[in-house]
Amino acid sequence: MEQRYDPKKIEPKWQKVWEENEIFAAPEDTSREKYYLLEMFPYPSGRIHIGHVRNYTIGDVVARYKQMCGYNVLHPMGWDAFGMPAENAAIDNNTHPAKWTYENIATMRKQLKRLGFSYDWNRELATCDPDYYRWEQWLFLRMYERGMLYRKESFVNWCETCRTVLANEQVEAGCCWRCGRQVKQKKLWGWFFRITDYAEDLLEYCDKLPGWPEKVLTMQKNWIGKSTGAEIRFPVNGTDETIAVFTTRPDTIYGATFMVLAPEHPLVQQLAAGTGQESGVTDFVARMAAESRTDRMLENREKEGIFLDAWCVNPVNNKKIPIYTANFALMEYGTGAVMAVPAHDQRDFEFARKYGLEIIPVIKPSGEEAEETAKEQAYTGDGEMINSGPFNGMHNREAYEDLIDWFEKQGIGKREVSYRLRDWGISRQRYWGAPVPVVHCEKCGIVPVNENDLPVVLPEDIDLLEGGGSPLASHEEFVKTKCPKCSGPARRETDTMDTFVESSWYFERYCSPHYDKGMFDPEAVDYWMPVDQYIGGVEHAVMHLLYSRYFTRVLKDLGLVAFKEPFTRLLTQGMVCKETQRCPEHGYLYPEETEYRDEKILCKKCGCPAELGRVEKMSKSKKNIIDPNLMVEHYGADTVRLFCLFASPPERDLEWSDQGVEGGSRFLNRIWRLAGNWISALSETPPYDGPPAGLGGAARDLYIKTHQTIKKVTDDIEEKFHFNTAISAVMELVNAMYGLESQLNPHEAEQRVAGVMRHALETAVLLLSPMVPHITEELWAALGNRAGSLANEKWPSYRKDALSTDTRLIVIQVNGKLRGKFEIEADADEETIKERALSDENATRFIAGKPVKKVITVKDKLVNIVV
RNA sequence: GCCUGGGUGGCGGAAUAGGUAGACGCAAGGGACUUAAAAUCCCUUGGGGCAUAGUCCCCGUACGAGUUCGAUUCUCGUCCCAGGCACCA
Repeated sequence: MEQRYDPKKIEPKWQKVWEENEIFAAPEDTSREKYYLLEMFPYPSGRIHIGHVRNYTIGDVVARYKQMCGYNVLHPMGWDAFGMPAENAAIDNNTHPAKWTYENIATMRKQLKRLGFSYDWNRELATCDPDYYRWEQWLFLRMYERGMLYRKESFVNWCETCRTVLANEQVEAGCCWRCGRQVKQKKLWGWFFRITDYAEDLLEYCDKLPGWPEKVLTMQKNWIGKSTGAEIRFPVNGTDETIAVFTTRPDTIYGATFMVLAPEHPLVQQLAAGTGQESGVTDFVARMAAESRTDRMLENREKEGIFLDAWCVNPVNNKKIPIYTANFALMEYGTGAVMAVPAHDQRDFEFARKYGLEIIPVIKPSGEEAEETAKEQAYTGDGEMINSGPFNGMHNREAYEDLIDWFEKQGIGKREVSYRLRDWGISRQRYWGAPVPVVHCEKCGIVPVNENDLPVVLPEDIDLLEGGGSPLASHEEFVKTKCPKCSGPARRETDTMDTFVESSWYFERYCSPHYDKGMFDPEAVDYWMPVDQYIGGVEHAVMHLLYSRYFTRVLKDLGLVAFKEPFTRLLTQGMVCKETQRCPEHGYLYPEETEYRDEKILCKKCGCPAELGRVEKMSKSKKNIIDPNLMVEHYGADTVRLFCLFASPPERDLEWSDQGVEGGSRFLNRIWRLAGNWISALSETPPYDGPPAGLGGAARDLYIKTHQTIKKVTDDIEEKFHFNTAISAVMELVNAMYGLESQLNPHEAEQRVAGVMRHALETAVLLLSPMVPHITEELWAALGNRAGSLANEKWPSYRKDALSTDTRLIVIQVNGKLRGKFEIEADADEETIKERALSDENATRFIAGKPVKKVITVKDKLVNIVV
């Protein structure tokens, strides 16, 4: 064994051993229990960043741990390889998206290997590979046949920078999730997946995923946004038309004093036609259409509308009420029409005030006069029904049910549920994505491509357009085709699919990545799926995770898989953060742009003292990034991994600290030296693993500490993935070994003691091996253990009889305050312990002759004397 | 505004079926080794108090109440921070 710990030497060595011996290959061995561990695959942006390192280190520890526990572990890695950055980079650097992507993949693969992750590289996949996306196109065709998707023209979210459409989930606070540009509304034809058909099921199962963080489930529930209520039809005066509204408050219907239609509602123009309001309405609608959706949804947006010069009838009291169109009604939600009850809805209230419309309270809070209700603002609470004909005097909750029953009997309405979730628009007007496999025929219309003609391959000989936009439309060879139905001339669809489509089923593809008869081998999927543990960033809480749950349901309904939920357990890891440095003149500074002098951090450019900013998520714009590759270069992969695990528990944010990394490195060196001191003395010694009864003194203490550590580390990993406390425990064990060493020279240790030491050392190595796999392999081998890999060793187990010492530390309290402590034999009876506590010198001072009211004893822990 | 988390030393973080608050690490200080430095090893380290310097006392887990023999942990109220949603009828 080398004197010095040199990760540069040992890390590549063991990486080679793992690769050559296929230590992490995952065969479909159905006789063994499987464990599918998955981390969210990366977009091949060019370099691995620290967030990846953290994510994949957490996953790697679990994968290696489960493998040591005897599971057949599937731990794959691949590339979410379609997407716009490739196109933009290709334009900037005058290269091809494919070339750029594959080069990035090569770089990043190398970086991942350098970190020693336990992937089964035979299963690597890239979603831009035609062998991958052909099955996505195949699925598209199956969904098309079943009516699970459709094409429509609608207002869609458009990002001018990316020059493409975005799904609702991809709009964050009115801006593009990728580039941050404000999203506009644009009328466009596009393809949609009917995810709303699954809204109820997706929602229901949120309560059946105990392995998911509550936070993520809540976000999904909110996103789906279920509301229950009623749909009610209002006849329009003087026509045969009716206006259907959705309301969550049918109990307030007697207070409906006007009707509001969304500007895009088909009846708006129709009803205003030929009235004095026609031109005003047309102008209003045009103005609303020109406004972006985000402008329209701005906070506290002034409510605005216009009367259509048309009336409808409130079916409960036959009252004539005016019809308006207004900016706060949304065509996409419910029916696009609102029955306005200004007394009990704040928006309606504001609108009514502005336009001088009638406000009739129909629910009165108890203890308030009817005249007082809804005077200053809408009253949205419960109470007694008033002004509501036969329902007067009832509680509104009761009337709610009775009213809907009455609507149903009269045939004017029914119970109805509405969701916030919209269908998933998957059309993208970009090049670097999977082509939608249909053609447009002049005679036959939309015709799906024949299954045998798949894949519809993305042509590589294209000229990318400056500023984006799809070059496919002008690629004659691609576009010009024959109709699969009539063989007449036809044009290919040039939309490509949202890249979230690829990531909605890649975990199933991993089960049989080279299968060429379908999306996946049913047997392989049957064995491996669902994913037992999924790990990734919380930023995908609604997008990727919701789409994947939806896709799995589609696959199930097509008879391709037998389960609904793809991920049994989910861990969302926190962000990696670092403090920022800022110069008043030069803005944010990289660490290398500052120098440390006279206990101050100074800007190198101007010499001004830099302000230490707050700790924020690492990003280029804040200049608080660190490059994991430089860190690995300097300290080795094991140190970087150790720090990522030790600095905080996985679900919390991690604050990067250069000194903390240094500390990690110091700990690894400490073990290395300890092993070095003992290795020759232990060469002939087998580890002691008998009962603790045969041991005494320091050896006995160390032996018990060892078993306690095994239990602690196992529980920490098993229950919560709290690697930080697991590492702490091993550090304590290492400190204990140093403690023993300070008492005796390794070469003079008697056989029994040396055996205990060997056991402790080997245990520390085994327990750390999933976290820092290289140094532990090297130490394991140096200790003379059999060849192979630690990954195939058994995870250590603890002896119950070696978990506790023979004495207990008992705490003495008087009136709940700590007044003393003493050690006593573990088998001492309660009376003895009580007596000992009551006679304690310090405790007696506080009892001070007062009568003892009560003595509470907690076994093995404390005695509390109440006076 | 609504919904989730979360507020513990100089710092990252431990400890909650209620039972010694501050494990482990970082930083800081002291000592050993060295001609010297680095590295290493050992010790101290929440704040305050003391004519008894201790197995001592008081205070302390955002703030204020409450339950309890005993609360960082449970209940109620308040403040602050982070994330998500937000004219969804």
